[in-house]
Amino acid sequence: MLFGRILPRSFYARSTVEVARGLLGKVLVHGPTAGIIVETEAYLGGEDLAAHSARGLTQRTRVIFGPPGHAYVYLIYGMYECLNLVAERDGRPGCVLIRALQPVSGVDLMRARRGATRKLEQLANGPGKLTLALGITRAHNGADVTRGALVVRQAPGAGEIEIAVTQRIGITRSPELPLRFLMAGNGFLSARRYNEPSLK
DNA sequence: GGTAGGATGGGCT
DNA sequence: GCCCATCCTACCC
Repeated sequence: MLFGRILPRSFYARSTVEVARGLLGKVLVHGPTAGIIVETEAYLGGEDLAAHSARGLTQRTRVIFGPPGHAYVYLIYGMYECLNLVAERDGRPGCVLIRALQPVSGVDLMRARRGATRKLEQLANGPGKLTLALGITRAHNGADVTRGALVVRQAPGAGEIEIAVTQRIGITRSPELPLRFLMAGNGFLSARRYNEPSLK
């Protein structure tokens, strides 16, 4: 399955919120595995204290300040890896955390990577789960997602999507910001408890 | 249905 | 030394 065209760099060279909303319904592809992006979170520059970039440019956050359309992958809690896609123009911080996927290709491989037998809904319904399922690691940090093995593609029959907005999950700083975006009613979301649409 | 606790290591004060 | 943008299991309704 090839899906649609690869999203060009101009897609990412916009405000982080625009990119976070725009990624919903697109297809994240890594080799033979792929899933529809159903949940994202925006991490901004400036007043967003939850963003890794809020502490400034360091070795770790270098990619977030770089050109758009690249992957920022980091280790969380010593065990899991999270995938972000860099937004904003070169020199400005901003990235989008991919939080959940609806598996559409390479499901058997995804199951094998995830270990125990699991329902399709639980294969990639969390930021640490989807990197495991798709085989994405810190080795992809800085990778260009407009070419190569890890890319985001347009979905073939993409129509209008109903987007719900909530607060972000698992953060302690700037928790009030409405920066989590999800496909309303989708069955592959993380943290089901928080999925009541509060805004749009 | 729900939640409490632990695993585990890198980044930054 | 403390803090995490998490996940799973065990255990309790």
